[in-house]
Order: sequence, then C-alpha cells, then structure tokens
Amino acid sequence: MVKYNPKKIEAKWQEKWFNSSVFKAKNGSKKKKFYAMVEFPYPSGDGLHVGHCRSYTALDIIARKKRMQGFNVLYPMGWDAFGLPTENYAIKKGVHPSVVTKKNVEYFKEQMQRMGWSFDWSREIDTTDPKYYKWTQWIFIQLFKNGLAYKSKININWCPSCLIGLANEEVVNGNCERCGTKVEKREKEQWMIKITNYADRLIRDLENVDYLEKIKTQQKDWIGESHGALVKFPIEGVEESIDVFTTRIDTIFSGTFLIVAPGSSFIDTHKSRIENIDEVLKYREEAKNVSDMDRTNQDKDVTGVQLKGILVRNPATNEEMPVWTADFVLEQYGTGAVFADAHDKRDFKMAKKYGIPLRTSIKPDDELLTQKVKNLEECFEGDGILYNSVQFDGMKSAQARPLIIAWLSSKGFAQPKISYKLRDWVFSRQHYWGEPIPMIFCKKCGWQSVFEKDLPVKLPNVKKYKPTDTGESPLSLIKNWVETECPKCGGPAQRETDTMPNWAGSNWYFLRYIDPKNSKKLVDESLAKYWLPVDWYNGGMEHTTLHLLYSRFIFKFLWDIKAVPLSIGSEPYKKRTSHGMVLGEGGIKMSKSKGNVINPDVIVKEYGADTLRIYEMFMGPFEQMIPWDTKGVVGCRRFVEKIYNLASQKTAAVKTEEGLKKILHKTVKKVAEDIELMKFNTSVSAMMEFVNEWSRVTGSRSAGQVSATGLDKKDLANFLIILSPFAPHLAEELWANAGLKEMCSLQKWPKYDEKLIEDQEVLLIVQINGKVRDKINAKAGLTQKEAEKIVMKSEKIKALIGEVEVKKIVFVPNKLINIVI
RNA sequence: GCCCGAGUGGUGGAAUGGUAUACACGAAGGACUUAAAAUCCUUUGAGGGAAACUUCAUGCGGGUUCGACUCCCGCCUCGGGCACCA
Repeated sequence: MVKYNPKKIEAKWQEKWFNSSVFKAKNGSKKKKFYAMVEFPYPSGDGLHVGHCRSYTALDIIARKKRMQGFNVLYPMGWDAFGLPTENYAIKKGVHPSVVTKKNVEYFKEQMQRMGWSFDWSREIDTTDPKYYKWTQWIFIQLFKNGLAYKSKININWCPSCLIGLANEEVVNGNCERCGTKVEKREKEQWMIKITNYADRLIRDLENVDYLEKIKTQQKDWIGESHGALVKFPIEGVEESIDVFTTRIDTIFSGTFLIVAPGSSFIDTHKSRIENIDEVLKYREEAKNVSDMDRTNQDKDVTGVQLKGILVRNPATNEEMPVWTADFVLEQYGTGAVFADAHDKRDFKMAKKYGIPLRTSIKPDDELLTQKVKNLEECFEGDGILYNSVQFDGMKSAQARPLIIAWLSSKGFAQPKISYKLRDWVFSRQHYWGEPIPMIFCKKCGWQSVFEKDLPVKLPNVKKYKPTDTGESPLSLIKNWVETECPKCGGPAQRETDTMPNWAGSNWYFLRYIDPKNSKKLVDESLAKYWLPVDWYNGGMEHTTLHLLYSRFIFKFLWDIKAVPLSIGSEPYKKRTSHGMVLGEGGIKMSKSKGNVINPDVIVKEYGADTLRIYEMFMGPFEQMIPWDTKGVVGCRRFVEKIYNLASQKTAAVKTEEGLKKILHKTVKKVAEDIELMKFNTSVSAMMEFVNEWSRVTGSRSAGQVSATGLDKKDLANFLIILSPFAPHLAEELWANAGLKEMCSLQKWPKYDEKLIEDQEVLLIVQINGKVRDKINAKAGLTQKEAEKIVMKSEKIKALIGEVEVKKIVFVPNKLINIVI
C-alpha cells in the first residue's frame, strides 16, 4: 500500500484547482449567488498567522459546501497593504514600501495556496495599487462634495513614537493602539469625516442584519446613543442662555450650579464679564496638559474654578446658579456644559470640596438611605421618587422625565434631544505609505477637490519617506509634487500632503471584488445588483467596532449618492460572525517577543494542509479563544491517515454494512447542519466517529473472510464529498483513486435518507425517582403501556420497587421511563 | 461602575430539560520489533467493594421539576466591551 504523502497529494491538486476555473465566480450566471468573505490580511513580513487559517478555513468550508449545493459562490481574497509596519520596515532597511509589499504579498499568496483555500484568484485586489486607490480617492471626493469631509483645527491624539495623528478609535486606554506609547495632544488641521451624521442609522439598521448579538451590542456601545433633553439656562444680565444636555432632567429641581468644560467657548464669549478670567484661563491651560487618561481617572480628585461674576437661572426653580469650570466636563460630549446637583457623584464631590450649596430632590425606596441622602451624607445617583419638585412630587424618575421636558418645553426652556458618544472621524495621517488625499488648496478659492479625470493622485516615488519631526507629512518635502494648479481658477496652489488612514482602503473592498478591473466606475451596477450584499462575512473580534462601523457608514453613504443600486439595501453585510483568537501554547497571546508564534508553513510541511485545516476546526468552538496545542495536531493527522488507508484498500466493491450505512447517513445530516451553525468541531468529531466505525467493521471482516473496505463505491463517494470541505486534497485524491469521475469539488452535496436514520431499536433508560437504574434494548415506537410491561419484568427494577407504591410514571417515547415511588 | 460571555476529567472540549464526561490529546499496561519510532489492542472522573454493584462529582449557595451542566434567584472567579458620557 502507498504511504500517505500529503506533500505530493496537496501540490498536485492545488495545481489542478488553480490552473482551472473550478473556484471562479461566474458573472451573468442564472444560478443563485452566495458571497462569502473573510477580512483580507495586512501582508506583514511575518507571513500568515494560524489565526488567519482559522477564519479562512471556516469560510472555505462554507464556500465549498455552498458550491456543491448549487450556488454560484464568490469567495475572494486581496491585500490591505497600506500601513505603518511596512513603512517602518522600509525605512529601517532602506527599501521602498512598494517593494516590501510586493514581496510580502507574494509570500502570503504562496502560503494561502498551500492551504488549499478555494479563493477566486482572478479577482485579487490590492489597496496600494493605483488602479484600486483611484476609487478610494474618488470616494473621498464624493464625501467632500456632499459636505461630509471638512478640514478642522483640532486637538488630535499624537503618538510621539509613530509620529502620527490617531483617531479616537485608535487610542486604547490613553495609549497608541499600535505601539502602546502614551498619546499626547497636538493641535493640527485635519481632514474630518462626518460619520456622526449617520449615527442614528448605524444603530437603527442593525435590526435588519444578522450579526452575532455581541457584535451588535459593541456597535451600539461605541456609537453611545442616549436619550435626554436640551435645557436652556438663561444668563443673568444678558439676553442670552446656555444649552445643557441631560439624561436626568428628573433631577433638575436639585440643580444648584452649572459646570462648563475648560475648553468651552462659553468662557471666550463671556470673557469680559468673568472677574477672575486669568485664573480661569490658567485652569484651561492646565487642563490641556492633562491627558485624557488622567482626566478620565475615577480616583482623581475633582478640581474646578468658579467663573466669578457670571450667574445663570435654573428654569425649573427660577433660582440663581453659580457657574464653574471643571476638567471632568468634556468639550466634545453633549454641549460641553452640565447642570450640577446632589444626584451625581462628581458634582457632589466638587460641591463638598468648594462649599457650593446642594439640595436633593430624588429619594430612594429605602427609609434609612433616604435620611442619609436628605442629610447630604450620601450621594444617591439612581432613579427614585421625586420630592422638592413642586407639581412632580411623588412621581417616579422615569415617569417624571417626559412630563418635565413637556412642562419646560411649553415655557420655551427645553426640547427632547438624542446625544451620541460617536465623534467625527479624523481622516488625516502624516505618513508616506497611504493613499494621498486628493485635495488642493488655493489661497483664492480655498480647498478644491482634484478633477475626477485626474485620478488617481499617485504617490510620488521618492527616497525620503521618513516621517518628519515637525508632524508634517513626508510628502510636504517634495516641492514639485506639492506645487500645482488650482482646479478652479488655474492659479498656483498646493496639494494636500497628508495621506488617508488604513481604514480607507478596507471600508469598501467588498465592492471591488465584484468588478475588480472596472476603470470607468467604482462597480458595475448590474453586477452589484447580483452580488450584493455580502452573504456571510467573517473576521476577528478586534474589527467589530472600527472596521465594521466605518465600512457600514461608507456603504450607506455610497447608497445615498446612488453609487450602488438602491434595490440592495443600505447594509453591506447580511451576516457577520467572528472567530476566536488562536493563542499560544499555555493560553498566552502569540507574539514574536514571547517566541511562541506558530508558523503555518512548518505545520503544513510536517503534517500537511488537510491536517492543519482539520485541526483548526476541531480545536474547539469557533467563536471561542483557544490555545494552540501541537499534540492535538498529531491526533488530526492520525485521523486523516486512517481515512487514507481505509479508502486505499484495493478490494472488490462490497455492499456497505447496514450499521455503517446508518451511521454514514447520520453523519451526512450532522455535518451539514453543524457547518451552517459554525459548529465545525462537532462536525469533525462526527466524522471521526464514522471513521472509527468504518475501521472497526473493516477490521473484523478482514480478520474473518473477505477483505473489504466495508463501504461500497457510492457510499465512499458520499463520505468523500462531506469530507472535502474540510480536507479537500485528501478527498480529491481518494476520489480519483476510487475511479470516480470529475473532481470531488464539483459534486453535488449528498442527501441523507430520513427513513434510514430512524432507529429500529432504542436503548430505553429506566429511572427510579430520576436515577438511572437500568437500560433496556427495546423496539422503537413503544407506547407507554408496552414500555411499562417490559420494564416491570426486569428483575432489577422489581427488586428496587419491592412493595412500595408507584406514585407516577413519566414516559418519554424512545428514550426514557421514570418510575416515581 | 455599567453591559455581554464563560466556568464540566490530567488537558482541548461534548451534551441546551431526559444515559454527564462524545471526539481528541496525554498517561499507564500489553502486542509487534534486536531496539526505538510508527501502528494496533486494553484501561483511564473520584471514592468504596473480591465482584455484582454503589456513593459522590459540571465554580459556590438556594429554588423550580418525576428528572437540572442545561431554567430561575443570590454570590465567587476569569475573559471581553464601554467608561468622570452629564
């Protein structure tokens, strides 16, 4: 018998697949479409990660199964190749980033093909290809033309190590998401995208998509919608008022002072009337130097300064309130001002510290606690019952809120308002290796977009792409590129030198796979109509806030401007799932510094791609984090080899053994159902059980008389088909060896026989008072009476019941009988 | 602090109201071999018993039920998300 040699088998079938059109998605097909997508990788120098393998194998299984079920499947792959690691590597080694990218892409592609994933390589895309980023730039111009891209001088998060501005989303606990350096504040003119205009739709439309509940929650949390009211506080001595956003209007009767953010324009507007303006401005400067991390530190002592000479009036109580500034009030949220009262811990703490008067107006249900609250010994923040609130006394918080808004609204002091935590998206980066922002600044005409016919604005090929210490993009040093003509007046003008963030290329890539070579349009309308939306999108949990949000937003925008057909709806992904991370052995994260990174190449070389594919599916529940275990790989290799040996026995075709046939049909059913639910681990174990039985049956026969496979040709074919999404090379090889026609990958997915699966005989569990006391083999479909009769004959049961009275008998057909005594 | 998810053998895990520990790894013993590797066979939750068998066990404490890993209530631990958000 020939020994199982994955190296030979796998190379052979990969060549056959990729030199033919078996996995090519067909435009203009009458078949139903299925668009399966995985997050395209960033082609780093490290090569493919075993985490990529988990995600790509899972959707490969789904794509292969759908193909066999008669769908026209699109399962594409590409490269998200702009980004810092490539740039940093290029700087260090003195090679151009495009050269580095090309090398990395080649390596990744080679690795991917060795895994046997059924990608349609004819649709490969690369975000750094000018033919691709032409359209990334085109999208930016549309955003600009529609008033959603604007330039603004803002305090940006600056990473002093990467020398780059970061979006709020890229700051994790006050540190740079990429390198972990503490983020600083810098004031800079930046391109901003008005994603906030879409906040409500980005929440609302989640109802129409099939995402994991966890992912929907994350999206909602990130957008941070809160319902409340905008309340006007009239300013004493002038005909003006200040707006405050609140979700707790029920506490307004206890509002005794007002706090504005240190950076609030309120301070500038009323500068002349603030008696201690120097002190206030000094506090503002100090607040600027406090990082967001410290500003949001709960244990920090509260600080603040009163704006002396300024008083406002509480529209509910008509009492005068002093105005303070404190750094815990943030400029960016709500209106940058709050009314303060005894029912907020921070306000409470501040009032106690500076001796500001407090009053309470909400009491909890508890008498003892109420006394403490009334005596200002404790701060009560929850919903409760109103008092000190005139006509609202005795009402519950939730009940009172809409009534108070209505009452104040009738007097012209309030209106309902929804506020979001989501902020506009900082879109400028001061780096070389990104898409140039296609904008031109003219002193006379202001910011103008490049003519669409002049796209793409190519990245100039230069030697110096190192970031500058000044925070300017390295492109600013290339004079003959920067200097250009104004598209409007033709006068001298300068190009924008900042580039786009890495999200820019990845937030619309699913559109380009549909029509990757179109030079006239973003995507052909009829093709988009056929292929969109993406039916199933899988990726990492780390991309379920940012990338998913950005790409949903951009798609909605493109839908609004009719760049994609209206009929497909405004959500790009019908279904989104996420895989759990693959951890290093021992449960710690894989990292180069810990030296515990598993290279898929090494595993493929030693065990074969089919083994690696099966292991990654078998290792545990798909959505769960799981530590790598090379010993577990060995078990999967044994399984693969066992199949190879069993199927390779050259014997005359026999009739499949009855019991084995039944298990095969059950396995066909289970594997099909489990794949849809991404329960790959149990599909594999079901196949293992089948193979164990197959091996047992075959073994007993060969020991006896006729040496036989125990599976006839037709049943072997069916098993190979359900195995093929998991171990495609092995399935093809055995398919060919068995003399079956065409490729296994082109077969129809098998049906199972309902009748055959039904058990003729069942194991009836006999319980007494819920404890298992006997197991009896019985005919299937027994009635309760018949079952009782059989059970009462059992010596064991008779002995256990004895003379005691039987109170009740619970009967579950074909499963169990429970005698209660 | 708030919101999700999880906790089962030595290990990864299976079972979503009905035989707890499928499948796999590891370990122990055996066969084959001069030997090792590979392969095959047997055992493998814990305790008691010569055995038939029996008691206990799904993070902890209660509850519902004929019957609970599974449902409900209260805690503990771990992981993830959000966080002076007004």
